[in-house]
Amino acid sequence: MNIGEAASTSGVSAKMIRYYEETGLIPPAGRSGSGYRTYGPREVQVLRFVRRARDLGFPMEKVSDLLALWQDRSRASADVKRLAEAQVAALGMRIAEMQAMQETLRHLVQACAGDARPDCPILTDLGGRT
Amino acid sequence: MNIGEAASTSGVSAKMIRYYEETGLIPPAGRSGSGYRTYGPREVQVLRFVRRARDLGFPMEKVSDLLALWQDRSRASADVKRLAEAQVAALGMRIAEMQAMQETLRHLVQACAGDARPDCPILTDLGGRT
DNA sequence: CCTTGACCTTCCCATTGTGGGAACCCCCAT
DNA sequence: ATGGGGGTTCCCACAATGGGAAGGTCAAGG
Repeated sequence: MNIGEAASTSGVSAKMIRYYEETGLIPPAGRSGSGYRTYGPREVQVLRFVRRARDLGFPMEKVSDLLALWQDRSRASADVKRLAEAQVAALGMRIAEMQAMQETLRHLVQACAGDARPDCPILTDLGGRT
Repeated sequence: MNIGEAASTSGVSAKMIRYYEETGLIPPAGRSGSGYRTYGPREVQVLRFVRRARDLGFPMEKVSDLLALWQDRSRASADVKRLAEAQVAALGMRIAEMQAMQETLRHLVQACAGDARPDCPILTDLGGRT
């Protein structure tokens, strides 16, 4: 199949497929006589794998590691688990950062009258009398 | 003062100050005879404002809006509050997305033995038996 | 007076992934 | 043969930030 079909059945855009190939995340696809990239079920499955890993927030570099493990029949599940745990932790840190921002903002919002008057603790705080 | 001092007292890097100026977030700084950007306490305060808004996760475009409101003595606090609430909501959405990823990953991690054997539900799931 | 080192200037490049679009080629059905 | 819907490459853009090169400037000390 051509790239369009591979894209729609894998959920990865044609643009991204080419990019993944270019950056070496996936191996170069085969080419038809006229230069079209060709894909089989195997390649589509790889694309789907990448898609899901990305959906779980893994950065491309880690996706690459996961992909290598996936294709290594003699891998140790411990290695996979370690990557996944690291990602859980990475997400946790980002979540915590954003929650801290949100908390701060919530306090400020709560302190703001939100009426037609100009007085606003939010701006006062941002203005910083520090 | 020059840009270096403005940077260190505001917490915004010199690089970013120039960038903010270039993109119009802040007005062009004055220049000394030899072309150096010059800053006063007023400008530093603006930079600090930007810094804090960014620290709360506001994208530059919203920072620009906040900055305009900050400098508008006749603003309504309701407008500021609305921006802040939108940011709380935006953060909430991103947090929720990441929590969903984290939750999924946690389940997978839990199901993975993490030993020397190759069997791993994490990879099986990513591989997609869909 | 001149050198040295710290500072400033602009300009370009890279990042992380993703999308948009131009210019051009190809294949199939009508 | 022609038209439309593929495909190909290449360049541009985003949000924000950092790195670094090549060159101008300023102040201090010899």
